[in-house]
Amino acid sequence: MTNDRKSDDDLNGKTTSFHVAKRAGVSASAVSRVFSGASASPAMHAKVRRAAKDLGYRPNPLARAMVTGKSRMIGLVLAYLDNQFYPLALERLSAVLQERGYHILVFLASNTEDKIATVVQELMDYSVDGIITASVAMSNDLTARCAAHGIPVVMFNRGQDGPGISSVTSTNVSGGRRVAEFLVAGGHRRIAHIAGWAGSSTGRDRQRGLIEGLADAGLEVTDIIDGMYDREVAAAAARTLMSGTRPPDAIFVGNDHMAFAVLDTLRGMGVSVPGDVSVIGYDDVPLAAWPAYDLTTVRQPLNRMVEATVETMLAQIADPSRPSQKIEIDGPLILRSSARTPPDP
Amino acid sequence: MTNDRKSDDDLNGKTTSFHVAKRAGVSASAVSRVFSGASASPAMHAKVRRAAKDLGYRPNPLARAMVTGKSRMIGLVLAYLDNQFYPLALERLSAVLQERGYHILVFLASNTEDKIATVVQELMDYSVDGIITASVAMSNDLTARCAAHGIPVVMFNRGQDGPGISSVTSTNVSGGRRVAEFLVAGGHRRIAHIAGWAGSSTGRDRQRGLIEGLADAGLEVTDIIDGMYDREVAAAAARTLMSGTRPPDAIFVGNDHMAFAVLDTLRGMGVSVPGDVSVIGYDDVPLAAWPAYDLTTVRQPLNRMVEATVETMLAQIADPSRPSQKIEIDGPLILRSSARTPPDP
DNA sequence: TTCCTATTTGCATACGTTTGCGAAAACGCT
DNA sequence: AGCGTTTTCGCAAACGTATGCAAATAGGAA
Repeated sequence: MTNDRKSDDDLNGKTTSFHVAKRAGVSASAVSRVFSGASASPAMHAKVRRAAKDLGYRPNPLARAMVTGKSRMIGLVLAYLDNQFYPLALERLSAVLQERGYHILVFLASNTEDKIATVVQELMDYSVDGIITASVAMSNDLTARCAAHGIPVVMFNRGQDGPGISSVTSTNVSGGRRVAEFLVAGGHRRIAHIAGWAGSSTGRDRQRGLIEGLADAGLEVTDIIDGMYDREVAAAAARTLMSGTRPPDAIFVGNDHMAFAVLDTLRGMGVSVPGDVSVIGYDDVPLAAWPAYDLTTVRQPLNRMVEATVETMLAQIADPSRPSQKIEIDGPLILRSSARTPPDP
Repeated sequence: MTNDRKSDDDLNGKTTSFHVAKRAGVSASAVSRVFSGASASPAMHAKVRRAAKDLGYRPNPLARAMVTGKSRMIGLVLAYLDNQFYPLALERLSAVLQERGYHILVFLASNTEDKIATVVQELMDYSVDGIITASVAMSNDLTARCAAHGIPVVMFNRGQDGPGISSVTSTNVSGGRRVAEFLVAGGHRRIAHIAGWAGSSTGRDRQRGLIEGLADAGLEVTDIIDGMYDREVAAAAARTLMSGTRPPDAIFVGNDHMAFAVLDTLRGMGVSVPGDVSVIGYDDVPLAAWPAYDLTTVRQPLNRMVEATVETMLAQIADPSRPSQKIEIDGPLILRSSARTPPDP
């Protein structure tokens, strides 16, 4: 046995397929074939794997990417991470992609058109096999460019009107409806909305659902303020709402992250929740379940959303001619103590 | 002008240096030199840049990496993201590295030795230029392997005893001391500690600082329980502490993430904070400043830590012979309402 | 002008794989 | 044993860039 010695000639740690080829007494193509899963005789397999193990050989993914055009990297672009929902999404995405043999090239980009364009361009430079965007909008020009390069894009937690781009969201409009019905059933009559950013499909859909749901009950939203998915903006909105002449008896907030700010603000003003006003959020991030907030909220089924995202991504990579699809996943309303509950029927 | 037409011959979007070379009437080496910053005449620069712009050419980083050995990618391995500190760190790291022209390949890996080894190996396969680990420990064998491949490693928010590996942390032991002094000055006498995971240098250092600081005042920690950086474990620890025969009048918690759980638990038990017991955390994540918690805590200066991390990383990439360094950055104690404040002198 | 030096540029090769093609070998069948 | 068919495997050419080397050109001093 000589394989306890580090190797015969591995200067500076780089072992190529040629080294293992020479050692196994075969050609470099042979070792390529056994490592890329192409056909090779059992004997060949044995020889090559043996030599490779002895030398500590691992194929170079970059070189592989050069010739195959597939890098096994997925570009992930995120707008922000202060909303707990996104770190968790990243965590899940990473886990799922990793077990499928993909790696993540991550970019944070503020949600402006040119920033996004720059970032996407850089991702294409690295010839990623696909791009997942979380909560960022893409211009049609940009999606077209990706399509031209044959790079599939799927948007996570954001929809897009144009065709040719896949998206995975929760059922935001029916979620909004559900909130409306729940609040109405709870006896609320003056229902206000601190909306998610109007530039986001998610925000618009939730708002639409709320409006439609209230309309079905013959009600109208008393106030709508765009909270921009921002803590400070949402807090200011809450103050504005509560200092009006006829404050609301319920506030539906566009996501949990803003809802926490609203709760903090209301408590600071001495208004009782849910005594004076009920508060409902959207997402059901872990923080919503912590006793300090105990927020009633619509759950976005993160795991299933992530799995759907990865599934469509990989399907589209495998078959580029596959049409894009918009997937919506349903999530329940989670009852906690921040909103008055309807009496049992 | 013909450059409004997409190009003469760019089938499927891939434009190589040959294409722009041909159009500019020069050699491919020339366009390489222009784009890699090597010397070239002004005339050459003009011709090449013009042709490149017309064709929408961008150099292929993977091909470039193949020959130069530098991929301009940094591997980032994280243990978890539920502690708000790490998403923020990721956000800053991404921003700083991006503006230096680096891209990050991110891995989430539970903090077990073999997981980490796998992940690091995969990073080396992609020939990243360096690896940043946040809150994960690396075996000496592993760091040795990185060194053998000439890949610098810097640990973020975690130290390592062995030589040859850089780390950036805050001044954890003096942070622990500061907490001790503050609590003692505030008249606390029975001080307990829910420690960070004993397997982490950060946790051990903070604990040591606390113990030393109390010793200087002639006191001893009444209880030490390892909170494992976990919410549930910390909550259980808090319950245990408070249901003893002589409960503490102050608890120093190993990080904010656990401190929130402790606060939730104490409130649930009806104990008054800071009336009955003071609580102090570590990190000063944004959540600590939210009214729902308003936690007194030691700030870890995230921005400066990130900058130091990137600085050492890039320095080590530029000069591989550079010795590793352990950097500690000081952070203040942030006074809020979760701990009794000493009377003004 | 002439000679020497400094700069510019093209040619060829290298980086570590994959893959089409053809030769050789193995196999199945009569 | 002989023939046709399949499988195995090596050779060589890609993939898109960087770079040492040599040829060509430009620039300067006498």
